Amino acid sequence: MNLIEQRTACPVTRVQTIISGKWKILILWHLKQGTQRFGSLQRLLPGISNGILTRQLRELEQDGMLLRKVYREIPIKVEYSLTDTGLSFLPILDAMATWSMSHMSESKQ
Amino acid sequence: MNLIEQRTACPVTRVQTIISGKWKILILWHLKQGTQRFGSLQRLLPGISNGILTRQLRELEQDGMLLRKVYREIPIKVEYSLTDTGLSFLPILDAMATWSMSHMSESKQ
DNA sequence: CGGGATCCCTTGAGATACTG
DNA sequence: CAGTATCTCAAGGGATCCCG
Repeated sequence: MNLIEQRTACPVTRVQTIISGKWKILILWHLKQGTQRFGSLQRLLPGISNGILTRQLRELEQDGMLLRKVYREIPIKVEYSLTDTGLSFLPILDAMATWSMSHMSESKQ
Repeated sequence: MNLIEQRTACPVTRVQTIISGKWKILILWHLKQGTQRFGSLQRLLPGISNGILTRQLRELEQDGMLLRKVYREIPIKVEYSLTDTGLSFLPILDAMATWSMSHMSESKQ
């Protein structure tokens, strides 16, 4: 039991692991509006390739943040939506956005 | 004006840029307790090398999250503390920790 | 349409040795 | 004590092609 937790000992580190990935936060942000299809997500993310988008979605799914629903039609349709866990993370995203806009004056260079 | 913002168009992306880095969130988390010296931070972070710690601290400083104060003594002493911007980010860290602990049941494998 | 597979290439982490 | 400089290495991003 204590061996399992050693990888993710610190709660805050666990979050960092989940959202680490160039597009993940942005993906969650866009799913805030509701269900999105693969193609629509790709259109919302400027310049992401399908391979990368697939990987980030899979990882978010494995971390329990979103749900993948496949419609076996021709052509195929796949919808992504937030799970309850993902939904409960939204306030944090909102807080991030609010915080960020209050500190736009800072610059990295 | 609009050209400047294009790099960090989305507020949430800006946050992602700032906290991207294996140790950054953890560093902020430990500075929550108050001022820390370089060595004490290194001791708080299990297995980080001095080179990495230096780089993450420098980036956080450039992003306006923390303050670096040098005491020109022998031997030298350097103290790190959160800026107002960094302090205002703490509630988000707390929210992350709380959220994380409410969803410990999810696993990545 | 929504991927999977593959390859390349950049980024960043980590180790080690050295310095004011 | 708190770095700097340099190197190596693994991970992750990105492009392209192909497929059910």
